[in-house]
Amino acid sequence: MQPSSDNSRYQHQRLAAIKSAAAVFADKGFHGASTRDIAERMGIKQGSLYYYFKSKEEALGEVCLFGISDYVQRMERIATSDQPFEAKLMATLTSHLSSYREKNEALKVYNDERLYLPEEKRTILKKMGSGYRQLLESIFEEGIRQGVIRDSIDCHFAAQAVIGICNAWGDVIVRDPDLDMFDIIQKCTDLLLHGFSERRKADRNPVEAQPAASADH
Amino acid sequence: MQPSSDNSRYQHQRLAAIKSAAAVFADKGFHGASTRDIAERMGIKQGSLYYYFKSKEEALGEVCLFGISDYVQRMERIATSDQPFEAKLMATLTSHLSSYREKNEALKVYNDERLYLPEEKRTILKKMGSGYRQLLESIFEEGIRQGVIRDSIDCHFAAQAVIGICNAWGDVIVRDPDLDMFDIIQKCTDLLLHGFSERRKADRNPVEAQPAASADH
DNA sequence: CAGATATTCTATAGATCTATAGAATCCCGT
DNA sequence: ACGGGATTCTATAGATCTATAGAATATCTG
Repeated sequence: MQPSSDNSRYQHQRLAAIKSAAAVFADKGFHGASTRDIAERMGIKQGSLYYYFKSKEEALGEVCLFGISDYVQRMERIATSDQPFEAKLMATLTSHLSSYREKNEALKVYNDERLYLPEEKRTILKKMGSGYRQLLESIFEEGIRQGVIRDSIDCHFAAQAVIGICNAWGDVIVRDPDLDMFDIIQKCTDLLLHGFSERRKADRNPVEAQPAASADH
Repeated sequence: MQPSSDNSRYQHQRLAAIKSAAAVFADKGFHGASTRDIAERMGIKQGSLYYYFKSKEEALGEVCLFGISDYVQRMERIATSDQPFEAKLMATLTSHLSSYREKNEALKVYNDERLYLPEEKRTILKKMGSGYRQLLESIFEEGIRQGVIRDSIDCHFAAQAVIGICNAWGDVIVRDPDLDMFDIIQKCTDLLLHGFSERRKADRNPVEAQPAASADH
């Protein structure tokens, strides 16, 4: 029988089960992972897992929820803070990527495996995910109002692009734990703000103010 | 018995099998898809599939190869062409995203499922993938030499970022076929070149050639 | 059309894997 | 130390799924 909901042992073990599931799903994918894999990773037998989950699918749902929840909360804090735009953008990247690095498995699972959940649960997660995107959009809208961001920017596109870049680098970071996350964050911020292109010659090399023979094209 | 290698019927059906496998793997993932699913989609029975593939895994290998091969070839043509940098960048985005849109399944499978292949095959695909990245890097290096790209840009980072953005938008495009691909390509190009931030007042409105008070720091 | 070869089908062995039932063990308060 | 609930274990039913063997059919060649 299941214990009263605040029973600490049960909660503790259930969390361990979620984390084990996250690691195994991240490694082998939902369908490629077996309940035996998950159980073994947390040091119990396959059948015992069903003391904590009604089904393998429920485990996936919990992992996805675990993967995205506090990550959305952090975004709320960033969006409602009163930092300037650039700081918010950088904080977003930092939050997203460090979330990947710390408990990368669950976030990866949310990104890659959530579509195997039944409609109902997927809808809930989708809401959380698009809540995240909207917060990011609002940051960009604010940036436009402040004149920091070009007003020609499509905020929906911008938010989606930021999320895409974070997830892409998240995958890279997960595969290569030696990468310097902060270096990547800085380069991403620079890319998102200024792009790759050289500024006009007049602007170039700010220190030694080149005379500039100008006009190529 | 298998026919002589240029037998057109066999080749034709094998290609159909690869495409069916691509579609099914893209939809359900490698482990979530069954050989019965693949066979049914191409209108044959489960067992008959093994006339074309030694194993389900071989099918995955062929799909991944199919997904990335011509896409690398196209990149070679872009990189060795003599277009200016910006055109090459845009051509890269176009190639990548239209590849996603046209035969999106195989490319998606390459991206998401290739890690389930055995070491050996994965190595071959990895070589093709990093060949692609290196070509992209060389485009950026050339851009720096031409002064179009800031020389502070890390070309490895830049290439990885472009690939990441393309894959992220590729996923979005696949899920929503109504999206205007060309619009996305333009916005991505703009982002990659100029970023989101407002240019300084002096530089703004490029048409009416402002006198330019220059020298920020 | 006949024979040969290519393609597909049916049937199934053998290896999973999920989920459940009931027994065994652990752990806590008294 | 004991009783009872909480946790884990063993064993297994039932439902897959992959890959193979051999029969059946289609297609081509002369």
